[in-house]
Amino acid sequence: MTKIAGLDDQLCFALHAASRTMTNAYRAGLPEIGLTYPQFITLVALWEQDGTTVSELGARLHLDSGTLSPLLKRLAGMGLIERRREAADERRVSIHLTPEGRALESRAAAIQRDIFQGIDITDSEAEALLSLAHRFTAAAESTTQTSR
Amino acid sequence: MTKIAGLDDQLCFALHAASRTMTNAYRAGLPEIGLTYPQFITLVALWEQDGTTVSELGARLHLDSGTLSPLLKRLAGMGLIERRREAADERRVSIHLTPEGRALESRAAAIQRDIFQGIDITDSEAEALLSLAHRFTAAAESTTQTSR
DNA sequence: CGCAATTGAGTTGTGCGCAATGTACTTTGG
DNA sequence: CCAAAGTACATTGCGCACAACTCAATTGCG
Repeated sequence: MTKIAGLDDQLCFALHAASRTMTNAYRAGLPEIGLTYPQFITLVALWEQDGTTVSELGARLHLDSGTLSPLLKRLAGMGLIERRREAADERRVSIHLTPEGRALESRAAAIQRDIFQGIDITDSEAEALLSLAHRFTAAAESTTQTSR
Repeated sequence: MTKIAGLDDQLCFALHAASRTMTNAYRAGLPEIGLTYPQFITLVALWEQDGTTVSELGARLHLDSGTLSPLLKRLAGMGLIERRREAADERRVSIHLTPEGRALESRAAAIQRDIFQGIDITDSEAEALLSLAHRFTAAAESTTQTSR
């Protein structure tokens, strides 16, 4: 057989579509606080752990400097974070939340709650999806001989 | 509570990461046939049903003309598809596979098989993930009052 | 010590994704 | 029959994602 399965049977397509639909759902609330989805998720990482370097942040978000540098520049421009060149190793830049950036967490949490309340999915379904998505990511990443 | 859950607990982040990791996995094989992942998935839709209009294709892929127009232009430039202005309604453009585009299906199928063989995930896990991803997409889409 | 290799961040170029807008064509209502 | 409304596609602008590259700082090895 040399045929390819139809669109709906493609796992890759389903993941792609789910991800974009989700980004779309966030687009309903995040603009209120002036954020895009990737900016939001970057702040989530910082709310969890502040003061990390760009590359450390990139490792957690699975993003490289080519994506993060301009994104962080925009967040700094909004006054939500600060970029500090480190004294010990001047190649490194550490990222620090400003008071404004820290203050955004509660508003973002409220927006996120609203978004998920609107989605008709059970807790157990969400949990299963979360753990399977992690499984898939881990499995797919281990095959790709990541060079970074 | 005004805090936001950690990165690993974010369903949204897990979906985002899974989708990008998967795109990355395809990046290992698709360049052989000169395609990006969205171009590949567009061809999958055409292999499934040829001769549709741009908007019909967009509905199936959940993409709008702003994304599809340049993408289709690139595919046409590679000689894989043809764009025909319809006689009956000249606003419409129908998309048709060329023999070269049709011939690509078997090669693409082989590449896809290789990619999935490298991913250590069971059939039942893949099926569960597929169906949950569909569930999520449907649930999240129904809340967003989509105007298109 | 001195210089080559490595590392951390940034820049550039290409393509995707989407909102907003533009343009040509078709349908509808008077 | 013609003007207004609606439709199908294209274009523009912005941000994300990633590869490839540059540059400066640091590390390591002779």
